[in-house]
Amino acid sequence: MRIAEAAARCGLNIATIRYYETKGLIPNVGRGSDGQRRFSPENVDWLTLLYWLRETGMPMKVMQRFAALYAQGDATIADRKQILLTHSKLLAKRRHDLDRCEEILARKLEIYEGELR
Amino acid sequence: MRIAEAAARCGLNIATIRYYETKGLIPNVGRGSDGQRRFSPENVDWLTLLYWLRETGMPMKVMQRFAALYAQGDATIADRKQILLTHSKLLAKRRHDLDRCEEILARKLEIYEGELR
DNA sequence: TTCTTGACCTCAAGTTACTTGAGGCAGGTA
DNA sequence: TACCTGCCTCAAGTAACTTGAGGTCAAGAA
Repeated sequence: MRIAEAAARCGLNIATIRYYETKGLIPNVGRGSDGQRRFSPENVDWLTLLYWLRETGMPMKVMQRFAALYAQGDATIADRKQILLTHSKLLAKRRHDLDRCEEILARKLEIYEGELR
Repeated sequence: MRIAEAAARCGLNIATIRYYETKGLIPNVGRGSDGQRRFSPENVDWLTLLYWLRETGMPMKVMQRFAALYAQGDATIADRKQILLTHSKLLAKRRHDLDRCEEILARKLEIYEGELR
């Protein structure tokens, strides 16, 4: 499929996909005889994973390392697993931050209620 | 107190605090006779709130609006409340994203397990 | 067949939200 | 007196995109 469809499926926008490709984040993107990018279903799965990693705060350098490992094939699975486990810990931290912030907002809103009445 | 202590208390770093002040995000920061900033406990509470809002993804433009309202005093409490309620919805969305990403990571990790054995 | 439209391309510049570095003053200590 | 620390401003650098200019190419309308 072409870039518009890939973008619609993975959640990233077209410009971001092109940008990610220049940064080496998307291994094995093909080109048609017209010079335009062609994305396989595997490419789209990969992009979808990147979308969620980015959305939850993985830095680009880590994604770059992750992509480089992915490009090297099955021998790197243990390393990739480690990266995802580390990211999992980040998710836990973010969840904790959300909790803390929600607490603070609730307290603040309560105070506002008091001042409004 | 001076900027180093304020930074230690609110979680923002010194350069960020100065930057926020130039952007109008911190109303009523005093200066000593030496020209250095002096932060009141109220300033620090405000900075701490900004810290958590930023940490959970509030864009600077919104913080700017929020700060401008805060600077105008009690008449703007209803508007500020609205901003925090909106942010609360963003928190819920982020939590949902974390859930989704965790699901995806779990699935991916399971596949890796399969390939490793 | 020529014209237009739409989707794609590259490359350069702009944007957001900081971060880092250069150069300088002011007050306290050795 | 010389230095160190903590603060100051202003300019430039960075990350991760986003937008805009200018161009190609294939397919359908006139």
